[in-house]
Amino acid sequence: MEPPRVPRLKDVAAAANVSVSAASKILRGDQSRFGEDTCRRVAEAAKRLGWRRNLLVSGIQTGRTQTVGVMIPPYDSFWVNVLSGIHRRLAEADYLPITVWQGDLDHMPHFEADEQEGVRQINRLLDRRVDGLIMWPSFGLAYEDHLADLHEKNVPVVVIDHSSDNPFCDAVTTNETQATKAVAKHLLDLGHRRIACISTRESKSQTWALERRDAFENAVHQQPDAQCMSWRLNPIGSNGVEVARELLGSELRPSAVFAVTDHEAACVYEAAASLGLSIPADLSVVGFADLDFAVSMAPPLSTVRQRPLEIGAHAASMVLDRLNGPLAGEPLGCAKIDADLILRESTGPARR
Amino acid sequence: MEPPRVPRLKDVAAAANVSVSAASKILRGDQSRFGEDTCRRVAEAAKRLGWRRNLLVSGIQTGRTQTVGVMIPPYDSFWVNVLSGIHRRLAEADYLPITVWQGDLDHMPHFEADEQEGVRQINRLLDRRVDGLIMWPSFGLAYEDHLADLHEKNVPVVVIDHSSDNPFCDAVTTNETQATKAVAKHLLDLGHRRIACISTRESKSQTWALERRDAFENAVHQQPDAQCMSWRLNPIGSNGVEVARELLGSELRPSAVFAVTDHEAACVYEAAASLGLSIPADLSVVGFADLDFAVSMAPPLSTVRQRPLEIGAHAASMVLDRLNGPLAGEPLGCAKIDADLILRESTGPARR
DNA sequence: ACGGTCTGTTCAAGTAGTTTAGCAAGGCTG
DNA sequence: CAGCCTTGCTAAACTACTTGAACAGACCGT
Repeated sequence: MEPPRVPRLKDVAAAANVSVSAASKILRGDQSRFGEDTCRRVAEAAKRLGWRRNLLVSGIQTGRTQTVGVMIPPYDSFWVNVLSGIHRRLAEADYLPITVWQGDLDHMPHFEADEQEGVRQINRLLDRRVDGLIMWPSFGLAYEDHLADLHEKNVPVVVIDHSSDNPFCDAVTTNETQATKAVAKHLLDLGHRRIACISTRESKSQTWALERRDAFENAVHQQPDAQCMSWRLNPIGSNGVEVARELLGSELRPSAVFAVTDHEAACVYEAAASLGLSIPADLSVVGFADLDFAVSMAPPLSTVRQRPLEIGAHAASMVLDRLNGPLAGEPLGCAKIDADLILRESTGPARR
Repeated sequence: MEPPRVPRLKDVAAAANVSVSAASKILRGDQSRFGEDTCRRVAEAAKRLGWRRNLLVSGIQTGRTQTVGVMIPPYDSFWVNVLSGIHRRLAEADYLPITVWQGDLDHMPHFEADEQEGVRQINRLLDRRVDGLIMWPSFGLAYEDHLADLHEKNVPVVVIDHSSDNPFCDAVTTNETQATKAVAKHLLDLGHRRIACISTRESKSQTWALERRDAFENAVHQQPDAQCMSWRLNPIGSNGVEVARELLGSELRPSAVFAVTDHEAACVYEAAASLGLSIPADLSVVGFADLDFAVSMAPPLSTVRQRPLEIGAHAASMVLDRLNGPLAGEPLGCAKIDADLILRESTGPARR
């Protein structure tokens, strides 16, 4: 019925009474070769008609869409904040993230189980010619071979929270070493010498658990007269409380426990309660993650808070830098973002 | 250095030894004019080279990018789940949402304050030629005039959780009437006859508050011998506890309170505690929203849980339907999604 | 031998814009 | 007054792909 609703460049050119190519150049900012009056006329016509450059066209011409694919599920507030960081940083550069999600706040997706769906997701992004990709660890693992593909197609990929030795993508993770060192220092400063670390099952998608335990053990051993015992959750079943009870009931009961996650810390709380141990008088506990429930535990849990906004922002910066300039030819790397030890009421001086 | 990393259609055509236009037609599924063998050859070549149609090109040709702009901040778990619903529904139709965020889990953005930034956001989406738009209420309010623009450009817009009388967009909201009716029925069934409703300040960006209170009053008045008193928070300051204490200390103290939001319910809890009233023995309380803290209140709060996933999915369906088919010429509308009353321990039978 | 069908080709134009090369008019210099 | 440069602009080719028209060779039946 009506003529095209969205104004085209040629409409602007016609309105300003110049050729299309002149209008194109002027609107790109190449004013040098044109008269002042012409430039004004074109700019005004564009504004009056509400013309906007079609980025799809720029996309097919330059091969850049100013767009980054993001594959991160909104699993918990940590990841939501990572997304916020990504959005913020990309917006500054006038880029836009395109997110694919699966699952929701209650259900973590398992792409290992449904590889087809994951490939479909990646392709939805690639079909729109995203300039780069940011992924969460599970993807990074499940699609290692696809990553090689992307690398070859010159699409930079950044994986968050999973340092891999895979040579096809950059990574950004929490600085586990710095964070656990801070935990160890805090406990040692309080006088604790018999310290335990309770870890998860350390499956291969939880490289951070291993890393945390390792770094923590090392940090404790810096102190000559301190000892560190490590326990892991059962490989099958989730009976964290059982493991914690075993730990606390052992001959040489530790006076402090570092839990690799707040979840495990909660198990320690429960085990301590069932054994009549009071926190922090008999036992100091430190968690990791500062999950929602950490503040409202009794007593409030001292824990490590990561910096999801910063992590997201850094991941975004990495793909932008690979894309234009700074990191162009550089070897792939892994950025470590510091975390903060939040002291609450679950730690106290060691009894002597 | 090397030839283009991403395979072009002409590469596929060359590999299969056919013309570009033949390859194009065959890969679009127009097999009628071609031999079985040729079709197989082309399909195989495309697969081998990893060719994928460039959606940017389809976008400029058809005017459809299979993409929907979403302007919703990750303010709390409700909105995150709305986003999940949108993602899910769009993915089914092979569409992708492009989200613009501002603020994060802790900081709600105020676009009323910074209109420039909001316009920039909309333009970032429009420049990428999104087929439709889904917005949260604040946007809908702040940019009413821009909505007219979009309407004229034939870009369908759906606003969530804000029923407006503005004639340029569809809306989907929680069915406040059904939900509050359920609350009223529950309280009346328990024998309560003197019931209060405590609302927010009912600013103009909180149309839902007004709607809830209205619908609730109506529902209570269905019962001839029941009375309903309504209180609102102070227009300035946020002293909800004060208001609640006034309410509970009044001559004719209600035996049940419906709070328009869990936040107000929390105020009622605090006021009740300070007056020595026990819940639910002396006072029944029902909230609205089922915010994170509702379960862990003492006693656990009975509240209304909305269906964010369904709301998101429905919003997505609406833009898809406007785009292709079902809703094409239809008048704009407002879909109401039912909510569920979650009974916990904050309500009990009325004393007689 | 002739028309018809099947299978494929090439050509051209379209999408919305960018970019390179080049042309014409005018002023300035030698 | 020719030669040259600058200014101001345009034509045409390019991006990746779609679509329609026209056409050509092989094979079929009559």
